[in-house]
Amino acid sequence: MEPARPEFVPDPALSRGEMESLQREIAAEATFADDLGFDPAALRSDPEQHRLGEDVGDGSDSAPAQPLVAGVDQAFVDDVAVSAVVVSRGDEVVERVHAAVETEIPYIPGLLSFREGGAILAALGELRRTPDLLVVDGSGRIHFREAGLATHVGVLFDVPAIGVAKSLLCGRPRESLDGKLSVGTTVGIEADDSVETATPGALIGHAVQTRQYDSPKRHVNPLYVSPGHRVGAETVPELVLATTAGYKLPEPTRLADSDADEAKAAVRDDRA
DNA sequence: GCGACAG
DNA sequence: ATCTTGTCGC
Repeated sequence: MEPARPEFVPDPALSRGEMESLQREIAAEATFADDLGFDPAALRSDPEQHRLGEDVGDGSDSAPAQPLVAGVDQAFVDDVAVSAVVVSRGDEVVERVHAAVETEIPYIPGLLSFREGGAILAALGELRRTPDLLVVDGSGRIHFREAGLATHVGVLFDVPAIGVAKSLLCGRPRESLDGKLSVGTTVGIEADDSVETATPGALIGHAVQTRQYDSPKRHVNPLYVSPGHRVGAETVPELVLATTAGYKLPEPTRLADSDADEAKAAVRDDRA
């Protein structure tokens, strides 16, 4: 897979101000509305769900083809970033690639793309199939300039993408997230003053409870999900819940996470 | 000046 | 993200 918009390749040599203006351009090119090439319901791996769906219209009773979903995640060994991408169709993994690239800049909140982008670009460049959806670790529209990692990667390759983060970068929950939320609960995240490119109050993402404990003592924190590209904020929660299978993180992310860890160990050995 | 801040 | 043993709870 090659970038559809080479001009948006994240260059870590840019000045901070140049990185920020590139992000504003990317946000302006991003589509924060549904333009997926598939029906979100087709993500459900359970075949029962398909038969309950509406008629495909071709006279057959077959389920719609399941979309190719790619999980993208990174691991680090000193200043080397290892990016892993795992592509699946339903429960079947159809392709896995990874790449290790030296990082050029430190972690700076809001500029993650410029630190991890090189490795991600290298890994996606090895992919021979084009995913229908990219599940990226980190934020998308929930970002100071609405151009988080998921947005940057999605627009760069012009592929639908969503961002899945374990903590909130910016924005404000519309309802309290304190206490114990049950699985399936979603709470809107709206833009606050820190989101400089959005109208305050605009919906930029959601907190989604993908897992919870039964006991009243301990509780699991929600995930913070947002549109990357070609997906509306209202649709992201169902995409995340549909790809989650009993764990807090979506399955695509868990697969990529585990591959990144393996590749990291190999990189560590090569350097030792 | 102070606080907040994905991975 | 990463460094890490034990430990609490299902």
